[in-house]
Amino acid sequence: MLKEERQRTILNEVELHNRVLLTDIAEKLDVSIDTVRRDVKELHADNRLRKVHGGAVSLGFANYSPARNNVYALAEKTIIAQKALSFIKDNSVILIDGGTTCLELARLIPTNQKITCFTLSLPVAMELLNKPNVETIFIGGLLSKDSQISIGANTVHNLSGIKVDYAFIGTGYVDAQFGLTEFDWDIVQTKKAVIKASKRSILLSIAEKLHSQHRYKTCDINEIDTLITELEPQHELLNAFKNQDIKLL
Amino acid sequence: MLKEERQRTILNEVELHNRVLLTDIAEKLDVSIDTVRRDVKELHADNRLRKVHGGAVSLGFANYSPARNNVYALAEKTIIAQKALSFIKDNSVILIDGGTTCLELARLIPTNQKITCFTLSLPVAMELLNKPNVETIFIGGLLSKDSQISIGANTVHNLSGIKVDYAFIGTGYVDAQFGLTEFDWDIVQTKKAVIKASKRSILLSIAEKLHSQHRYKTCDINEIDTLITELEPQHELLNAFKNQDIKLL
DNA sequence: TTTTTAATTGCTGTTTTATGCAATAAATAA
DNA sequence: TTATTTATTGCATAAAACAGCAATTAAAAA
Repeated sequence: MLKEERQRTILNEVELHNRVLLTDIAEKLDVSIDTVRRDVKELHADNRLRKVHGGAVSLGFANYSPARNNVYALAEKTIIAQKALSFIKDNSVILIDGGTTCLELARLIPTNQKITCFTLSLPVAMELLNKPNVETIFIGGLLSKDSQISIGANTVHNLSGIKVDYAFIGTGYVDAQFGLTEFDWDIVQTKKAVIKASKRSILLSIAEKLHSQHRYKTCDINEIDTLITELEPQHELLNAFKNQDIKLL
Repeated sequence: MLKEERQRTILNEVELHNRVLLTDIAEKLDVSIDTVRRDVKELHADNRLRKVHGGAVSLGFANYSPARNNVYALAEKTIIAQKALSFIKDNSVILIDGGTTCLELARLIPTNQKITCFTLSLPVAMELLNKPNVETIFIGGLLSKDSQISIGANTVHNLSGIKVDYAFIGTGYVDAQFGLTEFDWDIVQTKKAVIKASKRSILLSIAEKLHSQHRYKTCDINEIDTLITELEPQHELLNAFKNQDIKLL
């Protein structure tokens, strides 16, 4: 049997069942496990499948990594996400909210970082699946088409049984006096539950959003532990927050 | 024997069987292995076949384009998904499982279809967000990196409170006698819960998967209401299922 | 036609590749 | 933790590829 035939068979099995055991293949093709291992290694190198401990899995579905070429103020958001990373230690349990800034944070989590991460954002969850050492738990519920996060009573209920070390959240609007506000009632309910489900909440927000407000209130500023913007903490745009009970980073 | 003739024979063999061994050809044509090797080398240079260690394969054999939509057997899966659509009526409540076939079903749901759809698959959920008239509820839980679906105790628990009209499910392996089986224990637990959470379960599976089995059992064939493959229901490959308590489509 | 030239083929020895085996290391499960 | 799988590494063997050489055959020229 030619190597090509063997590899074709392996690929076929992988495509068909999404996952195969090296031992199964070896038996089926009647070759040594070493040979199968070497074949799988090659196919992996050629990006035709993904090698995992004990077997191989298909590359799977369209790599759903959301396109970020049209993210508004991406540079600022990357700075923010970078700062936020300093809070994340191995073995910590965190929650990541939806929104492009939070998505950027998820993207920047190092591949060797070993954490447990809750999220209610579909794009964030997709991103986290690429991190081999992140255990991801999705908070289910009704999905909002606009924001691509779980909302509604069920989501709130699911959050009620959780207490994470840090919740990294975004907000539609933030103001030193009026606190965090949103356009959408359902979103507010969800964010309230997120804040309640965490020991400390870290707010990620670009400076442009400071001093803005909307109709429904999520919480007061002092319920947030740390505010991270792309600015230096002593920047004058942050003056209104300096005499508040909130850390700046 | 002329060189021309010999090379024509080699090409014929390759076209016919997709592959040849140099030794076989040498014996068949009664020439030395070196001659065959040189012939194959030429044909390879002329792009008439692909030379590999020990033989040659047809150009179509190993031909894969990385740009190609890399869903295996997409055509078959589309046929299946199309058939499955006939079960979906306005105002019905359904559940869509993970896997590429189910993802295809989600993709094909008409934009004007008004339904409530549960899912535990991240890609399916992403797809459903594009459907303006589909209310999507994600069943949360620990996310499996391989299969991109929720698994684990929490998922099973979340499913326990649901009873949908139809669950469209996939499976790793299916056999008329052994029923639905999987490679992965966690997946089995989840699928069991899915089946229990539905009045009727519709199994979507390409014919290639029929008559295959693996280590952990999800359920017997008769627990499935309808089996949809890309084949006509009376196709002989489905014979083993015809005297079972299951509908074919 | 014969002679010359070029191409083809098979053979030899050498190098490379493929495969399996065994010992050790790493990862996972109990 | 310990026990069990799975990976990795180095090595041995066999098969295959390659290069050069010589014999043969086909083609071209005289």
